[in-house]
Amino acid sequence: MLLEKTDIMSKNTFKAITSHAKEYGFIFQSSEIYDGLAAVYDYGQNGAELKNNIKKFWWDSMVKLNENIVGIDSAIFMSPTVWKASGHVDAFNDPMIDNKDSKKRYRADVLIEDEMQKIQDKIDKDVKKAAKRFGEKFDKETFLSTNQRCIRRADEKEKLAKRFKKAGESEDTAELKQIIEDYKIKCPVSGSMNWTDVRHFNLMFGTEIGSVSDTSGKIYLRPETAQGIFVNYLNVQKTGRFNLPFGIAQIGKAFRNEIVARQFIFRMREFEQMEMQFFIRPGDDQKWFEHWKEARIKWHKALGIGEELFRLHDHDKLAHYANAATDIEFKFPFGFKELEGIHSRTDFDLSKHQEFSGKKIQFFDPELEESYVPYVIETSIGLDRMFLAILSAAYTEEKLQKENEKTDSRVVLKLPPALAPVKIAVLPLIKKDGLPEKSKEILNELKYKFNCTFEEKDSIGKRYRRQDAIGTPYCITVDHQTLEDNTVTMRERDSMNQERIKISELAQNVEEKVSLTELLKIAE
RNA sequence: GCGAAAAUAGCUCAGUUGGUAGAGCACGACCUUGCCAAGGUCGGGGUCGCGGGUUCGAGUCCCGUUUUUCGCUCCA
Repeated sequence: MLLEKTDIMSKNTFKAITSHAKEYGFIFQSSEIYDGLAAVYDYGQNGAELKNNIKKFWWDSMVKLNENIVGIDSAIFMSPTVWKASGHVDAFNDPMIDNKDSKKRYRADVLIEDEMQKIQDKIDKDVKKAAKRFGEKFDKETFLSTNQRCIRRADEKEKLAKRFKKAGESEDTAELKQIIEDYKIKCPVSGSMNWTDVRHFNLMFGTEIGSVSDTSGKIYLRPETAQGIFVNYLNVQKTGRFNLPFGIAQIGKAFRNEIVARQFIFRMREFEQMEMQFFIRPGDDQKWFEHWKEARIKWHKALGIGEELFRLHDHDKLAHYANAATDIEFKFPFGFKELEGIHSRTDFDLSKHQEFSGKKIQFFDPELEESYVPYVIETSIGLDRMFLAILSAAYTEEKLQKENEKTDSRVVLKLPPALAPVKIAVLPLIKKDGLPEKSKEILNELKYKFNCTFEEKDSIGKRYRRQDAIGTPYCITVDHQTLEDNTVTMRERDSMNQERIKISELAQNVEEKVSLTELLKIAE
């Protein structure tokens, strides 16, 4: 019997969570028997269930509850031009260089740009000095075209800019390195010129489609799912006959060749996103940005895993496509980190696709009686991160005190019941006297409505603990009394309380507590 | 990618100056018990991450490599 319950969340270490995830069939490392593949993970029997439940919760709250949001499922392979239009080919392909002494890594192009700025600063300094000296008689243009030192410097800068531009266009990494050496660019930290070679880190995975020998067949695995939505904007809007505002939702895999991918499933090379792009009238962006910010926070809080675990982080530095951006951050065991991003993307994406494809991507607004490229508010959540967030919040080590004064402990996943991989465990109290048979009978009724499990091995207490470890909200125990009056005991995971109820009332009783419907109502 | 540390059974770990691979838990069978884990008997499971080298002999020493963790770095 439980007399005392001590929550020891402080022991909630990352390590304990990751090993628990493996031990109980939630997450396995990819290709583990072959030494694994870095930063790639598989979802196990319980992980797949939990992940599917999270997806359903998200999908239903987007697509099912909003008349003007529909879901699609676009391909991972897309035309290579998509990534030129979106800016990924440029932005995802940085030339990097390391200083061997300070161990710092820099973008080679940034170092060179800084050097050009330094030269400009020197010129500006001379101009300022001269202006002070000559007073009102000073003419900047004349000074720049006559002062020998300034002419030399301007010349040098121009030469550097030309070389840099050429090297950048041809992606000539050797030339970039040569520029850094020629201009004696030093590491700002170590002050040394002990540089590695310049290397490109393309964050997009490439592969070939069609004939391998044909170089034009080079394509990329999508680095985000959003573009699949943008390129289908016209298709969906026209076939669905949507008026603005309306949204398109999608759940799918994306791939990024991260240089450093770590922290378990937080940053993976292959990951899954749940994105919704909401198309709106230009000028309404602030209003809808606020709307989705609030809606998304409400969704997270509906899970009841602790409001203090979430916080907002507004971006100061905006990505190339956005005019406003907020992260919903979650307090992971390793600190507050981004879980979901809400971005006001303006008409950047659709305009770019209009430009690159040559197809008119516009909406005729019957109210305004004019055509325009819609603005977009994006909500983008990392499914794997959401999974990790829920797992981290649920993982609890409890210290219990038994009647005989002995202390005891249990590990319990306090998952939101609607998301739990298994809803009901049906357990015969003992493995004889027809109790297993009776249990199977009950199981065969319940299995059409709930994901159930059956266990007859080991003592009943041990089986309860095993179910706690995977977060099963209810354990149904069949005992001798069941055979007489068709009642069972129903044990609740968190409180460990038991009550006796009729088998006939079982389904309805559990349904209320584990159904997604209730969660959706809170989130709406 | 750089630096540091680690890798031995499903899990947690022990393994002496280099000398025949161990424990607890878990797992399987049987017996026993029966509402909050760890009763008894028997049993299965490891080329000590992988590849080289030194040695008569390597889990142990050396080199390389893979994976993980931490720090840096990067991050739409």
